[in-house]
Amino acid sequence: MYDRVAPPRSEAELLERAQELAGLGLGQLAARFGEQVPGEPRRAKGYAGRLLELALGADAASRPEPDFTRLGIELKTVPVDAAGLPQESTYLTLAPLRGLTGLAWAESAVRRKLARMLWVPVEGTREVPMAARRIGWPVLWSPSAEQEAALRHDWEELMLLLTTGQLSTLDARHGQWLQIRPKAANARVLAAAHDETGAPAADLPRGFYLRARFTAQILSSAAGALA
DNA sequence: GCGTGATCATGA
DNA sequence: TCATGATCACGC
Repeated sequence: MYDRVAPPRSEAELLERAQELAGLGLGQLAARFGEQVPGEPRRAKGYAGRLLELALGADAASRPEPDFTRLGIELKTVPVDAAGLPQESTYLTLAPLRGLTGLAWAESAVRRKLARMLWVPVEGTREVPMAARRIGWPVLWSPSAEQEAALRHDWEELMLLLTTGQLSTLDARHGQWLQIRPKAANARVLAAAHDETGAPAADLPRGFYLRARFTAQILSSAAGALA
C-alpha cells in the first residue's frame, strides 16, 4: 500500500511541502496515493481538504485539535476563482451552545484555530472538473493585531447572543468577519443547548465561519494565489 | 452520533 | 449574482 506521510517537523518543512504541491492538479496528487478524484462534485465536498491533509502529513485525524498537532498549525484549503478570490466561507469550529459562561476570547476555540494557519488555495470554479483543479501557492498566516481585534469584536458579539440563549435571533448576518451558521448533516440534527431562561434545551448545531472577504485579505497579503 | 473536511443550492 | 441555510463524506 502507500505509506502515510510523516508529520512535518517544522513550519519550514511544512511550508516547503506545500510549495512543492503548487501547480499540481488534484487528480495528479490523488494518483500519488493511488486514489481517484470523486467524479460527482456534490459527493466530493471536503475531498480537496482531506487530500491535502494526507499529502502534507496532517496527524490530527479529525480530532478537535490543530491538523499538525506538534506544530500547532491548522490547515485550510480554500476554493478560489480564476482571480484567486475565495468563493466560500471557511469553517473554523463548532459553536458552544451550552456551558459557555465565563468563556473568554483568549481561551476560545476560535482564537486557538486562528493562531497559526496554513492556507492552500485550490481552483474551485464549477466549470473545472475536480481532477483538473490546480493547487495554488500556500500562505502561512497568523492574524495581525488589527485582524485579531476585529475578529475578537465579532466573537464577543456572537457569544453574547449565544450566552443569552438568543439562538432564534442569531443568524448568519451577524458579524463583520466571523459568522455563525448551521453545521450539521441536516436540519433535523439536535445538539445540547439551552433556552432564553437558561433551561436545558436542544437546537441545531452551529459553527463559526470566516467570511470569504476576510480570507481574501489573507490570500492577497501573499503574492499570487495560483502558482 | 459527533466533529472533522468543506461545498451545494436556493431564495433574496 | 451571492450569501444563507442545508447538505455530503469520512473516521471513530
